[in-house]
Amino acid sequence: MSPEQTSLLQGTLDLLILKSLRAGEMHGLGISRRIQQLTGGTFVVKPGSLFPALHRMEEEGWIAAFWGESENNRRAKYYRMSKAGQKQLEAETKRWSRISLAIGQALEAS
Amino acid sequence: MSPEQTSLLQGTLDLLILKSLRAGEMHGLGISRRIQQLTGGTFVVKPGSLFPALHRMEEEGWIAAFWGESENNRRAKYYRMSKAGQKQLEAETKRWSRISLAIGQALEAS
DNA sequence: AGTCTCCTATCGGCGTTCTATACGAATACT
DNA sequence: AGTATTCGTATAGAACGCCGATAGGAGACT
Repeated sequence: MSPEQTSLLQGTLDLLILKSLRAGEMHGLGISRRIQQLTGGTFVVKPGSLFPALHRMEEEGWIAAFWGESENNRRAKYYRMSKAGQKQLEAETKRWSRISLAIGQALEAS
Repeated sequence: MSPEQTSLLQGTLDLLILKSLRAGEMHGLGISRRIQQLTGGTFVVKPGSLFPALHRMEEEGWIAAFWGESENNRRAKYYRMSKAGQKQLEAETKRWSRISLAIGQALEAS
């Protein structure tokens, strides 16, 4: 029953976070849930992975944070993608395409 | 001019090494060259990454090593995939499919 | 009052890859 | 003959980025 989840590849988390935020601003756990949904349950990002990544990306200038209130009246930190984040998303998407293509073609070989 | 090479994702190296060895036994640098060829120059595995991985995989029992002589009359350590390695290759291939699919579908989403 | 869920946070550890460096041996060069 | 270059293996050290464990505050429900 448990949706056999794979531990994610290093370097993939940022991509998924940015992609999630493209839909609009969101708080941490919301992002986590969205990733799980976007990947059909394959990737489950736990707090210990998520928050360090968010902080790193904020420092990097790809996302901006502000305090707000969640749907459940709880103090929550919301994140919004910046213009630099948009560029980063494009860059990482390209990177993923290249990687995915390369490995795919390696695996298809005789 | 330089064939813009991407640094590889963690967990991908083993897969590429095993895939290379499916074609037959090969020595270290040979594997490195084969990976570069299989991926169309996208991945370049340097010695500092390759040898630790080979040693690890040998310890794991996925590959077996023996000394031989290269095409250029040089002392070279050859590697051959074991039965366990074959199984590992299948497992990692499946893993890759799952990951690739999940991320692909996440990126396609609106 | 106590427990549960929601939400954020950090720390220590771990495995993997990268950079840099090294060294022996065979071939090529002059 | 002496030097340089290529081939092939090897390791140490650092960076990187995810993971498990743990913590704690704050609202909601009983």
